[in-house]
Amino acid sequence: MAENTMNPIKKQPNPSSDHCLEPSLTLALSGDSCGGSSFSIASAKREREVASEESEKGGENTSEEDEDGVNGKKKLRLTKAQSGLLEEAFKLHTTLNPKQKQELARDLKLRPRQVEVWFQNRRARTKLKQTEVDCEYLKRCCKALTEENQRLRQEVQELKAQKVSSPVYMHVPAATVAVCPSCEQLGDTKSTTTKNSFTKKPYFFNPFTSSSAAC
DNA sequence: CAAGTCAAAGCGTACT
DNA sequence: AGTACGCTTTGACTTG
Repeated sequence: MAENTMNPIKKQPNPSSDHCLEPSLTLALSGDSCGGSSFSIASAKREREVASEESEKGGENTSEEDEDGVNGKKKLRLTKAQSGLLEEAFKLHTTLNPKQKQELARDLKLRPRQVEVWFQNRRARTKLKQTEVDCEYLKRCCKALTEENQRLRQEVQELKAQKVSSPVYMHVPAATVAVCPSCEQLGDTKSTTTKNSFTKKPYFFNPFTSSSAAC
């Protein structure tokens, strides 16, 4: 019963395969801090169970007064209940005033400092996750814009080719006529009377709605 | 307080 | 089944 004390999110077993789809919080270490754990799984599990039993019973997770006497160097995991309550509190407000901190700490049987640190970490990791999401979005934007750029260049090439082969005015569908962004008009420079018929609205390209929606 | 970092804890998997 | 290992999560600390 003590196994899932910490994971609200199901982890991906094979992180290498799905990097682009789901932004994950990867705070991997530089060194090999824990790699070849020298402790056996059995003892690790025992520790885990003891720890969670203690805290379920209401034993504090005050890291300093660890019963192992390891001077608080042993890391304590919060119980499901504690994390749940912290999450609830975080949903209500992502920062705490001193009074709220005290109350939460009391309710959770933690030290105020632990609550404070938990909120700091939670804010940081929420932000990191959001950054990853934004990054993915921008990547998709960039890709779509690159494709659109490519397409438009191709179109320009084709129009140029057409102009060379038949330099007379062509009857090109209006939607595909490229309007010069600087002068905002088409070819007919002699005509002064029809100039206003080409007044152009600003061109905005949204890669996720449709392609070129000019005018 | 945010950002960066460390390191313990936990999980999945390949290997014996 | 037991173990080693790689990787992620997360509590705690340091720095600016």
